[in-house]
Amino acid sequence: MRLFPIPLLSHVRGLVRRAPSPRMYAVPALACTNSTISHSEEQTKEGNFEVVKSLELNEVGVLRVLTTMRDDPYLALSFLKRIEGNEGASLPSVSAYAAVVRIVCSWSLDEKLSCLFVGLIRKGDQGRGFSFADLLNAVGEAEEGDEKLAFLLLSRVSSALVKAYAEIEMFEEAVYLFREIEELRWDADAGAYVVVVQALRRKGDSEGVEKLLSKLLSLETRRRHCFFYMDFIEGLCVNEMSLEAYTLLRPLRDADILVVDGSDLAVAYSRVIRGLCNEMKLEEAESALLDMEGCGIDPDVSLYSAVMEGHRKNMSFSKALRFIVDKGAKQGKRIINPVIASSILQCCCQMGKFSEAFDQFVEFRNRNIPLDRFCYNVAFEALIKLGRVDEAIKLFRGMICEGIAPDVVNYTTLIGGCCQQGRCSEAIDLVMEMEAKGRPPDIVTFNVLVGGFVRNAQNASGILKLMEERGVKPTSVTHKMVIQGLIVAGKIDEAEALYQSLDE
DNA sequence: ATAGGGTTAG
Repeated sequence: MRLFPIPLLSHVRGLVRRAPSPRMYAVPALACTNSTISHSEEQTKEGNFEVVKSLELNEVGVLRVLTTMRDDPYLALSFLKRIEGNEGASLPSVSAYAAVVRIVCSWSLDEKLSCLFVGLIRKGDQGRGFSFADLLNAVGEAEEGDEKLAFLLLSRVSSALVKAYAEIEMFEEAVYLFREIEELRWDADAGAYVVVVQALRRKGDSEGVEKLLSKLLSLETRRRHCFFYMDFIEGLCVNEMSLEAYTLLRPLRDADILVVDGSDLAVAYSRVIRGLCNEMKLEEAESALLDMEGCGIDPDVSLYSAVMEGHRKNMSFSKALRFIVDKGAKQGKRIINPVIASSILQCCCQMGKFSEAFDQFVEFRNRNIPLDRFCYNVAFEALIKLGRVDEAIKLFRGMICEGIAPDVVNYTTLIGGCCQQGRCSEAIDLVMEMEAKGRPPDIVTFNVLVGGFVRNAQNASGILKLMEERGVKPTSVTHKMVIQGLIVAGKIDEAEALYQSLDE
C-alpha cells in the first residue's frame, strides 16, 4: 500500500531495451577543468582525454569511450561531467550514466555514486530525460546473464540512491525507495538502513523503526553478514541513534551473530556504550556496560571513563566519583588511567574541593599512577585556587623534569595564576618561555593575560600590541575581559567608555 | 578496531 505515488522503481522489472538514440555529444577540450576533480588527478588523466578531445561523439561513441575508462572511475566521472556541462548539446543518455555507475560501483566508490545521484535527483525526471527506474534497468541489463552480480550491483546502486535522497533531505523518497528495494528483495546496505531509520525517527514513526529492526532480525529475512550489522550499529551510533543500536545489539548477541572474529561483540558494545554516553543517556550506558560485563567481556577502561565523564558533564560529580570507585572495587584491578585520574581531580575541583583535589593528585602520584599534562593541569588549577601559586609553578617545573612537555593550556593556567596574584611580570616571563619553546600563546592565553593586566591596573596596551604582532585577533571575549578588568580595577568610567565604543 | 580528559567568561 503506497502512501503517494513516486515513480521510482515501479517498472524496474520490466527491463525495457531501447535502441541508442542518434544524439550527438560534443566533448569539449580539457582546457576547462573540472572543479570536483583534484589537480593532480586531473593531470594524470590528461593523456586519456587526448583521445576524445574536441571530438563529436554520438551515443555509441560515448559508450565506447567509457568502456576504455573501466579502470578509472574518476576519469569516467569527469568525462560524464564534461558532457553534462556542455551547454546546448544533448545530455548523456541513460546508458552512459549506467556505464559510469557500473564503473564507479565496481570501485566501491559509494560516496561518489551518491554524489552523482544527488546531481541527477536535482535535475528531475524531465531534466534527465529518464527515470531512476530506467537507470536501474540499464545498470541491471548489462548483467542479465549473471543474476547474482546483478543483485549485488542493483543493491548497491539503489542503496546509494537512498542515501542521496536522504542527503538532500528528501526523506519520504528515501523511505519509499527503501520499501521498493525490500519488495524487490534486494539488499540495501547498512548506510541506507541508517538513513531510513533516521528518516522514520524524524517523522516520529517509532513503530516503523521497530518493524524495520525486527524484520531485519526475523529468521526468514535474516541473511546478512556480520559486517552489515557492525556497520549498521556503527552508523546508528555516530548518528545519535545509539538506543536503536542497543535494541539491535541484544538480539544479535543472543543469536550469536556478532562472532566473526570473537571481538566483534566487544566492539559493538563499545560503540553502543560510547554512543550512549555521547548522547548523555547515562543510565542506558551503565546498563549496557553491566550487560556487556554479564556476557563475560571485560570492558576497556575507556568505557568507564566515558560514563564517568558523562556524569561529570552532567554536573553529577558524586555520581561520577561513586561510579568509578564502585567499578574499581568490583574489577579488583587498576582501572585508573590518566583520563580517569584527571576526571576524578576535576570532579573535586568542580565541587569546589580544591585541597581534596590536590591531595588526591599527590596520592595518585604516590601510588605510581601515570599522570599526564591533563592531570597536572587540574592540580595547577587546584593549587592556584588555593592561592598556592608558588607551589603550582614548582609542580610545573617538576612536571617538565618528569619529561612531560607542557602545552599551551598548561602555560595559560599558570599565567592566569600569576595574574591572579598580581605577578604580571612573571606572567610575561611565561609568555616569553612559550614563544621560545615554540608553543606560542593563543587567543585564550592572551585573553587571560589582558584581563589579568587590566585587573591589576597595569597598562594592557603592550599586550594588545603583542597580540597584533603575533596575528592573534581580539574577540568579544577579549573585550569582555578588559571591561570586567577595568571594573575590578575601579576604572568604571573607562569601562563604560570602552563599552560604548564597542557598541558602535 | 574500542579513542577518552584540562585553560578565559570571577
